[in-house]
Amino acid sequence: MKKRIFALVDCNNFYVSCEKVFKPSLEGQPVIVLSNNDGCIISRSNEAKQLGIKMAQPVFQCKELIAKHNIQIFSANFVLYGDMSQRVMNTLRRFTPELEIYSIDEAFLSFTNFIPKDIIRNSKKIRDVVKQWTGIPISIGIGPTKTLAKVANKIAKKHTEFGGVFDITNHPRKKELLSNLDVIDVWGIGRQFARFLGKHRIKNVLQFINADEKWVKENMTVGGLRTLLELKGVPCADIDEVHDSSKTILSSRTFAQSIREVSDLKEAIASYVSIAAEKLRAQKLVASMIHVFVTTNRFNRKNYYSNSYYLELSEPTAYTPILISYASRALDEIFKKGYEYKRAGVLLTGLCPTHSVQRSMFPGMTSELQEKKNRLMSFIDRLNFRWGRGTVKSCAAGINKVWDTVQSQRSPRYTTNWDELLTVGF
DNA sequence: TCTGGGGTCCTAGGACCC
DNA sequence: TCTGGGGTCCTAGGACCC
Repeated sequence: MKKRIFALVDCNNFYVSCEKVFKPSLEGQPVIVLSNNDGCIISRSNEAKQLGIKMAQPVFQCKELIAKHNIQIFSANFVLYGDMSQRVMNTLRRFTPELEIYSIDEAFLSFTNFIPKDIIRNSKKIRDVVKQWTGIPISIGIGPTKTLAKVANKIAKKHTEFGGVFDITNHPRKKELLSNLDVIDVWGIGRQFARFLGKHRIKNVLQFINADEKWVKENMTVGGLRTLLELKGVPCADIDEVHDSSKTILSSRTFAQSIREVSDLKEAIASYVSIAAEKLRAQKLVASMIHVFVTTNRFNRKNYYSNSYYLELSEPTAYTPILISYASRALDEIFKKGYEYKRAGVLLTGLCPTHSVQRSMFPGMTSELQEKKNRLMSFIDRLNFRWGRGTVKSCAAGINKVWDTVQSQRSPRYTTNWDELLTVGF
């Protein structure tokens, strides 16, 4: 692998920042964004963080704090965030073609063509342009490996004196900064490993870097070793420009209210199948297996039930009605009466490109009929894209939807829905 | 009362085969 | 009654990520 300089661009408090773009009066205020069903806090403004609100914390646990400090609340608006994300990524792409979109709010960039001393200057330029064009503030961490770029990004966020851009390569304060960073802040070290390391008196990143490689591999497998090597400056991963197509597609929800009836569960499952199948077709894939799972409230171990079942399709497909019928059969296998179901989902696996599908020995339909079904699906997908998900849907997905999620505080879809454009008064 | 959703990778262990 | 060993494939589950 040729020597590279990696940069990790991360949008600050991304979902909250998206809301702020369209409501500048939120600046300086504590703001939070909630997950589906307004259950957990999934994004916080700096002001909200300072009040002690934790990531993924259930909202009901901070009701008092919210009231006391008049914290502004938004239900998640993923259509808006997805669109804003694309704008940020498109802006970044203007600076380098070597870009890996890592998540909705993060991207790795490679700076092979930059002169080292210009890197900080150029990074600050990127930061300014993204802010100016999209309204989203970002931080940039730079290092000789992806893991170190991630670490540098943490430091850029933590130490405001660096102005949102930090290059850890040969930095005079490197050791000091690493010894002040907890191992849990390293990409690849989660709660379990951090606890394990803590038991062995390894608490900060510098201590981990000095750990024995063999011991790390034995106890944290190859992933842990890779993390260690990357922290030492040995690149183990390169920029992944072409995103592989999905290996699995999941659609699942927690219900606003628990449900008892198999008919309601079937509606919910049919609706999740529709969502998953749409994603499948968008990637020009077909699925060969469908998994269905149901569970009661996971926080209530009394009368708890959780189960899953999967079926192999007679022929890989992305055709919603067929997938719904399989899912319905799978549900029949695991549904038990007398439980309060709180969550269900559908997982599509064995994915392969549509064009590579081998026809089964006894094809259930002629290719002409197949073509008709394909056209129907792509027509429905276009309608739903244009007018919003659920405009056209299978009857099986239900009308009443007692199981539907709740989003009481969603902001308008400013950028993707004509009826919800931002209006400006003069 | 109230606790998200969508992914990937790795490993252990069972099934199966020769 | 005795009852191998090695390879591969698959799945479930646990770790991680955002």
